[in-house]
Amino acid sequence: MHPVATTGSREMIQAGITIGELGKRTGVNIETIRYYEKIGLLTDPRRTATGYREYGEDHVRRLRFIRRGRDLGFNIDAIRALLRLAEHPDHPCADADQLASQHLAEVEQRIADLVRLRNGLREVVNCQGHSIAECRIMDALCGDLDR
Amino acid sequence: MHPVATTGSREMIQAGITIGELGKRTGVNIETIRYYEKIGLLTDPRRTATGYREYGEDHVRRLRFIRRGRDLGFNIDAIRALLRLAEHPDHPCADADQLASQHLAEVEQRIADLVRLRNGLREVVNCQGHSIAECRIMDALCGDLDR
DNA sequence: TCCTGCCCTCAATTCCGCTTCAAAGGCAGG
DNA sequence: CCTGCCTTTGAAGCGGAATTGAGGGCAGGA
Repeated sequence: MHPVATTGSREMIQAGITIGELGKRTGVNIETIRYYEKIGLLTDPRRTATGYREYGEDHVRRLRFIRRGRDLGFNIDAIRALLRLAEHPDHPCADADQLASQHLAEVEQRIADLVRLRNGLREVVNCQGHSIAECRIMDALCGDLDR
Repeated sequence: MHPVATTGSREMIQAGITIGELGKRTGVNIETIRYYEKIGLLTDPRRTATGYREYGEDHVRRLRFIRRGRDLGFNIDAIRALLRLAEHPDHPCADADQLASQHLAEVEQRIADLVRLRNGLREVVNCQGHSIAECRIMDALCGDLDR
């Protein structure tokens, strides 16, 4: 046992972080943390003699990773995949790039579609007095096969 | 009633489209079509003598509209409202204008959110690193994930 | 006639990503 | 010791949008 931590070591034995503290540090709800543990997204932490979860800096990092991924719109499975990638730093990053690129493409497509819809709505809103026979909302939303 | 269709008229009486065909044409699951009917999103179609649903081109258009709306992330209620707008392209004033403005604001907000998301992802993709260890995606997600 | 592949209704169930609940026990300050 | 907030568990609930299952009926071709 190391009563005093070696600076920078991942083996540092430090005062365990409680779940509440972890939540505050990462901005993740306590219940969500327990949920992530249950679904195996977060590794099970050590426990104190009385059963309290004790987290370390590695958990803080992992949970921040998860949270950022969620913020970027990745679903749980995608985050699992990204975490697996992150666990193999020697592995080429093409896979990670592929995952993110695909997600980016989806987001860009969605933006393009929404911009079309927005334009249609703007025309409806800016009613200049004459009717819009070919409704742009329809154009934007019916979008035959073009995309 | 028009026994013979006028070209281009949406009043065309044509051989009814079956639900399966409608599903194929719109990319919407048969069960989902029946569900949309149940919740009043899709008007009830005529029926054959034996109770089969018979759809026309107007249903195809409406269902495509719904589908695109769902793809864009609108919930059922929003789509209901958009359908009402689309049904009165010649009457954009007063109530419709209010509804359209509201949707416009929502759509603009959604676009803004997605653009931020996109920018986040753009910073991350096309990583030139050779391994996960040097990968920008991972940098973005974990900062310093070492396990 | 039979077979295959549609179609019908209606209720129950799934999915995702949490969130809430209930009942119990722990810990620190005063 | 009391108070009050912390933590524990498993299970249930939620919202929205479907999807599935059971138990049939219909169409049309070989």
